[in-house]
Order: sequence, then C-alpha cells, then structure tokens
Amino acid sequence: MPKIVDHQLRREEILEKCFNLFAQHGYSALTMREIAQNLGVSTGTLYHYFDGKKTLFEAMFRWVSQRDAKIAKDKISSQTGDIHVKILLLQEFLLDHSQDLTNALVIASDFLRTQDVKESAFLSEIIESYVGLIQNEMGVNDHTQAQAIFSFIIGNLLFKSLDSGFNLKQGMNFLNLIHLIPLFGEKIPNLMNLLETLNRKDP
Amino acid sequence: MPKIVDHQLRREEILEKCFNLFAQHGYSALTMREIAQNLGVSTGTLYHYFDGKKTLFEAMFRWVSQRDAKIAKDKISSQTGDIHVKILLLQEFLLDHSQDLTNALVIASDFLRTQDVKESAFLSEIIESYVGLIQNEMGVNDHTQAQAIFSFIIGNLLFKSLDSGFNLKQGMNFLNLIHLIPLFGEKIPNLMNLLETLNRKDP
Amino acid sequence: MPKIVDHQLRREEILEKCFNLFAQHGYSALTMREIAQNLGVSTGTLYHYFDGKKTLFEAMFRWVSQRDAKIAKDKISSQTGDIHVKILLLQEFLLDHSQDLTNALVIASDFLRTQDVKESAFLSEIIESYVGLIQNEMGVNDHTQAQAIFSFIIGNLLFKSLDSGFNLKQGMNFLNLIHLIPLFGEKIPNLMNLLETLNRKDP
Amino acid sequence: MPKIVDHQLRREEILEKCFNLFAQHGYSALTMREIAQNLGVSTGTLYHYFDGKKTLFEAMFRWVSQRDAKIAKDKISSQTGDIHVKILLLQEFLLDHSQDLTNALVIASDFLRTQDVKESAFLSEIIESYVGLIQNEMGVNDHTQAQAIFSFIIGNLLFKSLDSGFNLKQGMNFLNLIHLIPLFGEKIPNLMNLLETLNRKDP
DNA sequence: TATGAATGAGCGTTCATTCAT
DNA sequence: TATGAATGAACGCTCATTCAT
Repeated sequence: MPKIVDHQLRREEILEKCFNLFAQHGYSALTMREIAQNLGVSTGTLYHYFDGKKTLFEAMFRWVSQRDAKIAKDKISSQTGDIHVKILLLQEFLLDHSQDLTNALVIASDFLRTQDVKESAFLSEIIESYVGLIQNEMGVNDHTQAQAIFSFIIGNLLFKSLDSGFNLKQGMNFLNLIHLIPLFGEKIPNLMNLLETLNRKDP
Repeated sequence: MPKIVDHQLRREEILEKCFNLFAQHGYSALTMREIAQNLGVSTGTLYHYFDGKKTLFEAMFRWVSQRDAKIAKDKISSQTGDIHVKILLLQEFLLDHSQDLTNALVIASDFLRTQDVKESAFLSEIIESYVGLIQNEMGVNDHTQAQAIFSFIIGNLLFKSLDSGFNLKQGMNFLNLIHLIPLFGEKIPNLMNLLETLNRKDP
Repeated sequence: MPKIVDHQLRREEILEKCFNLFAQHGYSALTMREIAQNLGVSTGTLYHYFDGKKTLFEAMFRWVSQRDAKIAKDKISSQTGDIHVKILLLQEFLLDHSQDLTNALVIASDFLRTQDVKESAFLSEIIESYVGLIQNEMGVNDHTQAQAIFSFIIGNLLFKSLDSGFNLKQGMNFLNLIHLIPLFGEKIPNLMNLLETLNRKDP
Repeated sequence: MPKIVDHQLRREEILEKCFNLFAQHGYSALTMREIAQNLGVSTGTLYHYFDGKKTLFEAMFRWVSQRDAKIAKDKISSQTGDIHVKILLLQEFLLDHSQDLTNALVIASDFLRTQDVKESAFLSEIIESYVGLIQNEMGVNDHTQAQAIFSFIIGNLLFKSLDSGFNLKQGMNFLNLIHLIPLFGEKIPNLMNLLETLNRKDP
C-alpha cells in the first residue's frame, strides 16, 4: 500500500503556502530551494508535484485568484443593496486584501518579465474574470467602464507598491473620481466634442 | 598621457543609450555584458563609470524621468488654454509615450523586487514629481485628486502590460470616468455620507 | 495472504519488456521512472525484483544476447549446406536484426561508460559466445579469423550508428572483402613476409 | 590594456587538454566542473571560451580528428612505395594511436546518445574524411571498399573497447582478411551468384 | 582610461534510490 | 507483494563583479 497522500490535496496545500513566499520575494528572486526549505520539503518533492517553477507559479496564481475572486463575489452579492452599497463593499474588500492584491499584481508583472512571449493567456483570463466580476456583480454594464474601474484599482495598488508612503485607503476612495466632476464642470459637452474629434483623427 | 574625457558627459552618454535596453529586457534580465556589448564598450568600462548595476539603473531612471517630465511639462504648458485642452494634451502625451512609460513602470517594479528594502527613496521622488506636474501644470489643486489621476493613468499602463490585448487608447480616455457619474446619480450626497461613515470607523 | 507470484517468471517478464526501452533511449538516458511507467508498475516494484539499474541492465542484456544467439544458431545450423550458404544465412540474420544488434552494441558501450571499471566480465562472455558461434556453426576454425569476421560485422553496425546515411546492406556484404584481394594481387606472399617481419619486431 | 591572451590560442590549449579527459570519462560522465578542475580554471572560464558542453565537445572532436588525420596522411604519403608498404604504414599508425582512436570512437558514440537527433553532421564529415583518406592516400579507388576497410578498423577498435582482453594487434592485421579467401576458395563465382540472387530479392 | 579574462556562488532541474504504508 | 512520496547530491549553466594588464 502506498503512503496515503491525496495528490490533489497535497498540491493545493503547497500552493497555499507558496503565495506568501512569492508575495514576499517576487517570482525571479524566489528560488526553488527557498520554497522547499520554507515548506519543509526537498526540492525533489516540489518537482514531484509540479513540472517546474513556471508551472508551480501559474497554478499558485490561478488558485489565489480564484479564491480571492470568490471572496469578493460572495461579499458583494451578499446584500441585495443598490450600487452604492456594492461600491462600499468592493472598497472594503479591496482594502482588506490590499496587501495580497498588490503582491499579486507585482509578482504577475515580475513573472511576465521572465517569459519569452510577453503575454500570458492565463493572466488575461484572470484579469477578464475580475473585470467580469465588476460588470456582473456591480451592475456596471459597460465593459469599458468596468475596465476603467479596474484600471483605477490596480493603479492605486501599483502606486502603493512603488511608493510605500502612499495612503491607499484615501486613494482607493471612489469619491476622488466624483470630485473630479467639477473640473469638467458645465463644459462636459464641449469636452466630449473635443475628445470625439481627437479620437476620430486617428484610428 | 591620459585620454581627455569629460567624466560627467561620458556618464550621460551611457545613460541615454541604456534606457532602451532596460526597457526591452527589464532590470533582472538585462546583463552587464549585454549592456556593454550594445554600447560598444567593455564591462570594465561600465564599472569605471558606475559602482554597479544598481547604481547604473538608478542614474538611468532618474535621467529618463526628468527628461520625460520636462517633455510633458513643455507640452502642457505650451498653450494657455483651459483645463479641457490640457487634459487633451496630457492624453496625447500619454499615448505618444505609452510604450516608454509602461516600460518605465514595469522595470521600476522589476528593479524594486531585487532590492532588499522594498522601497526606494528615488522612486518616490520621481512619482511625486509626476503628481506635482498634474497639480501645477493642469490646475488640479487637490493633491489627492492629482494622485487619483496618476493612479488611473498608471493603472491603464499596467493593464496594457499585463494584457497586451487591452485597448490602451480607449482605456486612457478620461471620459470613462465621467460616464461613471450616472451610476452614482442623484444619490451622491448619500453615498458621500456612507463613505464618510465608513472611513471614520477605521483609522 | 500474499499474492502468488513466481519470482523468476516475473523477472523475465520485466526483462523482455525492458530491451526495447533501453534500445530506444540508451542506458544513461533511460530513467527508472520511465521504465516503471512503460511496464505499468511502480519504481518500487522494479527495486523489488532487481538491486538497481545496473543489475536490471545486466540481466536484461544477458537475456537478450542469449535469445539472439540462439536465433542465429538455429538459423545457421538449420541447413547442412556448406560455408557459402551459411555465410548467406548469417548475412540474412545480421540484416534482419541489424537494428537490435546495433542498439545492443551502442547501449553496451553506453553502459560501460558509466562503470568505474571499464571492463565487464559479462560483456566479454557474450562476445565470446558470438565469436564461438561463428567458429562452430560456420566452420571458421581459426579463432582469429572468427574474430576478424566479428570485427567486420560490429564495425559495420557501428558505422551505421555513427552515420545514419551509411548503407548497411551494402557494407555488410562480405564480397567487399573478397574484392580487396586484387589490391594485394600476386604479391600476397611478399606482403605476408613483410607483415611477418613487422609483427616479429614488436611483441 | 587587456590581459594579453590570444583567444584562439587559448581555445586550442583548452581543447587539447580536454581530449584526455573526455577519453577517460566519456561525454556524459565528464562534468564541466571536472574539466574546469583538471584544467585549473573555473567553470566560468570554460563558458567564456565555449557556448556549452556540447560546443566544447564538438570543437575538441574536430580538433583531434583533424590532427590525427593529418598525422596519418603525412605518414602514409611520406613514402612513394606501393600499396603493400602503405598498408603496413596504416597498420602502424592504427596501432600507435589505437588508444586515442578507440577513445574517440567510444566518446563519439556516447555523445550521439545525448543528442535529440541521432545523427550529427559533424560526425559524418569526420568519418567521410577518414574514408576519403583511405581512398586517396592508399589508392583504394572504390568507395565501398574503402568503407569496408574503415568498418574493419573501427570494428577492431570497438572489439577492444568492449573486451579489454582482445589482442588488437593481432586483430588489426589485414592478413586476417586475406586468410579468409580460402574459405571461399574456388567457389567464389558461385557465392557471388548466390549473393546476387539474395540481394535482388529484396530492394 | 579601458580591457576582457577570470571567478564562483547560486540558479532550475534531474533521478537513482529509500521507505512508510 | 506493491506503492509512490520523498530525498538530496549533482548536473549544466549564468552573471555581477574583480583585477592584472
């Protein structure tokens, strides 16, 4: 009889423990030896469960993304409230998980750097799932607008990671966007015309 | 008889040629040998002018940031137009230089990963100079709002770098933010109250 | 209650399946894991029946050699014909089994490389059994001449393995040797004297 | 001013020292660390002069082959004697260099095993240059016959490497071939007919 | 001032073998 | 008897850095 180990379960156990390590050191800087030591296993064991560092990373990233997306979805859809409440809940989720999310962002970027082809189907998928979450759960029907919100969110996270003195809580407040309105003031129609003109110039 | 070489001039000559190399390969993946080969010098020469890879990178980054910030400033302040025109000019600048800016963002992130202390005074300075630019040249008096715009911009750039299929031009359009307004509709005052309440709960 | 398994039978079952694997991959490049997977057993089972990779290989090699030698012997001694027919039958056997024989040669060589002592009693035995075959079954009474034939045969096989473009069928034709005769022409006696002289010089 | 090192000369210096190491250990079993230690340099230095183990090996093999082929050519063509003398000289060369030649053969075989594509243009070239040597320098006009001689030679070398008890000097004596003639005796014409018939059966 | 040969610690990865079950 | 999870030394190779010239 073999050692009693549920292969799939053991994989997930490893993945969970890995995230913090990647988050702390990034993709390139974290070695397989370090991972093994921190998990209390040998490098051989790591290779028993995953094809290599890349595969381990991708599996870990998917696993974490799915876990986080589920948490966000559950939180936001837990109340039948209107958009305002959902925005608050999203904001709350983002702040609660800001460290994880920032880390995810930065290590994804780090990972991409090491790949020959500078795009990764699996990353696009994960991003799209987040944008879809904003669309479906928050009722932002327009895809471009959902992307705008996503850009704003990851922009804030990136800001924090580049400048640790940045006040993420203050920055992530969506009211900052609302407060921009007076800048455009009553001339919004004019501005829109101008932008239209500009955008038409160039396909 | 030593060669007559202006030390400072030679340094800048090297820096200028470096940016494209770092932009193409990132910080970790670009080796000192590759730099030397591309510049047509030996690795020894590189070490003659800079303490090491880190020093070379930091000097290069500062140099490029200052150059780009100056270009943006000149462009935006070239016309005495109102805020709407300035927004258009900013947008134009961002799209024209999107590749460089994205690269700068990504290599900065890559660089940070390799540092023991995960913050870098020189990066904070550079970021602040960009936020200051938005504040001073565009007339966005509120610092937090300037940061919000900056977050939105780098969020878009990051989006593009993570998902090469992303339409940067469409995403960078500030109208996407304006179009969010109806979401909040007439209930903005209520929302603001809610956010206030929430924000007060937790320091 | 243990499974009822004939230990020796199970060993031979494994050996038979192993030859093709070693032939395809060589000794060094074939891993115990690959063997186990291809046989549909675990690595543990392999170690249950054999001390290790080396033991497994030696057992397999002996087994295959004996099998092939028996096939050749049966073929050649099946007809009571004279030497000419036997040569044809040998040639036929060699061409029919050229792939297996070449593989055996190459993996034997590969195996030897991994051994600390660069000779292996078991290989000498096998070779001698082949030379004996030529002597006994083909009526080449002189041992040195039997060895010459054997050298010529393995030389051709090696040629083919080093240069896949080599025409083995053409090369293996013993007539090539006969055609060499005119080279020596009528001076064969003189040549023999010369060689004798040379060979006597130096033990 | 750089350290004064003639790059090409240093390469050849390394190559020369490498042959004995490869000859002793084979291709797979010889590690870059071992090479470096034996040459009294670091592994980095090895990689400074050669792209990797494969490249180093191929360069070494070419170098040795060319050197040996030149020695053989010089020896054989040194005397204007007829074929009989040339055969003696070839035999002498083969015996004098038998250890090197055997090693070359075996490590070439070992090397091939590690390559994905089981043929190597550079090996074919080298073999052909040896066959050409036999053809041109020894006056064996027929290519197939030159190959037959080459097969006989490498067959003997291989025999020796598989069975260290084999008497190479005795085996390499071309008279062994001549002595085979009586086996075929006066029935050579009949044999030739038989072989023709056999060969015609099967393309 | 400028060179590039030389270093060596450390990387991701492999694989024969062991052993608890 | 049979499993396969686990090991860890060793592999080919990289690259920032040093230094004799």
